[in-house]
Amino acid sequence: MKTPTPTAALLSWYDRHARVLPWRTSPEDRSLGVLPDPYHVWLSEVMLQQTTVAAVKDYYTGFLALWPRVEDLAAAPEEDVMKAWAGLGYYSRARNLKKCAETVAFELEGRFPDTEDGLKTLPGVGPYTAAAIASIAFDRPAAVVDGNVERVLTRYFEIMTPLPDAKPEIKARMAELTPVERPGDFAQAVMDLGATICTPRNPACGLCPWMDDCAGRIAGTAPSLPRKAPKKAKPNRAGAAFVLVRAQDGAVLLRRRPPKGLLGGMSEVPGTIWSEDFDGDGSEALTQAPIPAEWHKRLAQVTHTFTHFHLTLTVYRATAPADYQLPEGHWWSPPSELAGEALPTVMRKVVETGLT
DNA sequence: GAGCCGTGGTT
DNA sequence: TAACCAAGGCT
Repeated sequence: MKTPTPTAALLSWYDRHARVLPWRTSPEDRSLGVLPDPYHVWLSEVMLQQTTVAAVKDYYTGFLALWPRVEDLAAAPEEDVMKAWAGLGYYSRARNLKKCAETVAFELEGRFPDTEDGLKTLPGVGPYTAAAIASIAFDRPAAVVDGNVERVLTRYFEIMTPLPDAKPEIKARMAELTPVERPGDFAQAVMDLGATICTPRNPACGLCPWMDDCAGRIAGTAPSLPRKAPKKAKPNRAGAAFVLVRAQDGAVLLRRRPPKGLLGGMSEVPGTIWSEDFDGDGSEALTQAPIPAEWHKRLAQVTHTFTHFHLTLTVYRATAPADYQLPEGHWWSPPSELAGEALPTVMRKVVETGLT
């Protein structure tokens, strides 16, 4: 019996071990010619950018329940999209998701481009996502390279060049391995292998369909790959947040953040700047409160870590005076609506602390 | 090219 | 517990 190619061996493994995921068409169904809806593939791939499968699942089903077709998403108010995305992080993805849906629905007659180049022109669709959609939704032999593929291939070929310099070589290797038949299954197979066997630490090499030929396993370097440039330390920033409560119904004062940048377009309670040299716990913070009132400092501070800094917020609470004038761009969110607001996680912590 | 951009789970 | 990490894209 002839030794199967690495590609064939992995596809055979995938036929037996493919993960069952809400947005995935099983290898059995794909073998019968059933391809997934490009809208579903696109939605899942955008949500999965730098985000775990476990975190994505409920958001994915929730979005499809709210907006079953790309035309529905295109017609939705952006505010509703931000509310539905709240908690998932990287909020520019949600803004680009809406833009992309509009492009597809209003300029492309509801059909996603079926080539990498065409897909890459869409907002929020970069090299990875374009290749993933082309491969998974249209079975085009695109070289799909994500973090899993980088890890699996640097180990299999023992690529010692650190990332991101190794990316061109990884892309070339993936292109060589990707078959004309079943390219979508192959891309998902490498990613499943990386997620379940060839994990960052303690890879289960004994269970790997590529163990016989893996240069990293043979050399013993696999667990240390891929090599990466060291990351910079995160600085600490501090600030204060003000939870203003309306007496009659316990509603909380909210406002919208600027449309771009950190937490762009999301909602928040009023607060100070977040800075490395700011004492959110000191009396200076109160000078930036939305109104001069009897602000009560909460004992527990809120800590939160963003991509590039640690944040510590001191939370103050006050009851709004009866004649309080609602500032421009602010609104009252009663308890029944608070859960549905476009509040990022850090702000949910703040509100929780403020109301406790 | 390198910095910006969230969150939650794992080690 | 602090660090690391996840189906990256944009500027």
